[in-house]
Amino acid sequence: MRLVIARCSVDYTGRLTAHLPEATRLLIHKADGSLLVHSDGGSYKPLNWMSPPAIFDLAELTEEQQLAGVIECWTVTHKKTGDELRVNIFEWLSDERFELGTDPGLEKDGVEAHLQELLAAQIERLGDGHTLVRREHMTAIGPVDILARDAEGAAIAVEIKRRGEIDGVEQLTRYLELMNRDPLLAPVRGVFAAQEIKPQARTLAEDRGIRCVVLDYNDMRGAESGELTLF
Amino acid sequence: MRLVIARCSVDYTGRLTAHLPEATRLLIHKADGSLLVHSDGGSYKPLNWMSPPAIFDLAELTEEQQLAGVIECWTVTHKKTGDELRVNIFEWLSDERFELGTDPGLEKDGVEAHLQELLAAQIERLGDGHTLVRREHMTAIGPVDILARDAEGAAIAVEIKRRGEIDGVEQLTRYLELMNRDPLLAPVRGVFAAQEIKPQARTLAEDRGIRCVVLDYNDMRGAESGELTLF
DNA sequence: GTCTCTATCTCGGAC
DNA sequence: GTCCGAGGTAGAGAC
Repeated sequence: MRLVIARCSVDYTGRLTAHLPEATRLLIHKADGSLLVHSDGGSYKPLNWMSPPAIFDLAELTEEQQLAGVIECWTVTHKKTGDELRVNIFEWLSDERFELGTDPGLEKDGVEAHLQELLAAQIERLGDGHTLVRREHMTAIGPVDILARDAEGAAIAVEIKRRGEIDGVEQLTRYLELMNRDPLLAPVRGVFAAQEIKPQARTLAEDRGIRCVVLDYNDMRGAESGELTLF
Repeated sequence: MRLVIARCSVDYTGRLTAHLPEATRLLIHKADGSLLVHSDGGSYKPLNWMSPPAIFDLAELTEEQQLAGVIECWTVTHKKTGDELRVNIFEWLSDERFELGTDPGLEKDGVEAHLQELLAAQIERLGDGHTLVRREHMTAIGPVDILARDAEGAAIAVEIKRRGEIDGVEQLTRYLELMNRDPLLAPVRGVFAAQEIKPQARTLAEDRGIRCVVLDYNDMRGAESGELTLF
């Protein structure tokens, strides 16, 4: 990894064209050829960048560049798409290299998958007498998060989200449409379950006869550990 | 901006919990309090991070941490959500500070807006005799990209995307449903226009009687400059 | 402020 | 490989 602090301007041509005027920035050149251009603010997204795999090269300086005060010009080209990042360096403030080695990577824990797991184990949260048929029930257009049956044995398709928005209702609607064509399954009712359901999503869901269930993640986790201590 | 290269482990607790085992990494601490943890690979997304506004603090080392070899412990806490990033430092390799100043920011050019502009100017690409009514035609649930009329004067609602996926078809479907309730406009037909249309999106669109049109961006730009040189 | 949609999205998983 | 869905999405624009 090479870390450079320099006064520079940057131009990107690829899916779009973009330009960064001359200013002092951090340039991170990674081992895989990628380049990040960061300012001292904003969030984790760089001002501009080139994704790997990319090739780094020094360009010949044109007379025009030299007159403008450019002392070095980098081109970073994406190996597949040909997208190009061009960095004009006007002044060096720092230039260092470090060997970092490969990273063991991030270990994540608990998101939508965990909600699905918890709800499958506590399916009665959908209503008394409900039973789990299976998680990830496969249909022609993809897996339904949970297939269950109510106290009367009628099929229930459950779509689980962390945040319930319109997209999720549309997704469940497509599943329901398909599943209701299956005579072995029909009639299938829909349940939209999420930690939080946006009003617009709730309106759309209820308009389509889909029941909305708000899941309390902490409560469900508590119930889980409670179950564990009971047995 | 403070740049640190250090052997460290990182823990995040917030919307999810995540852990980075001990390894050598780049830590970027920005002026707004945000922190980025980068490895020497991957794309622009850090392994882990804290968004601004955040507060940086040094934590007291527990006996356990000291025994494990931790020589410094950072806590970076989000001011609003309370999300926390905790960095355990095991070894310093570099630690430097730089003054970068504020950045003039990125100037972008040409994406979906440009496609819309071009199609509005070349509306006959939808078919002979087509005429533009207006761009960004307002409906109760949002603006339709383009409203046009065909050779017979029937209304056409156009949804434009760079990449046509299922979401876009759903969006257009909602607009069509609404517009077709307007007796002054109905019947309204839909056109889904994109530089590239995914097979699943095409299938869904055609199933709903929505016509798909693939736009050739370069060709349209060429036509535009051609028009400019003609007059 | 809220909501909505885009993104040079990135990332992971399934097929 | 391609396609699809999730994201601590972030960021911009409209209302």
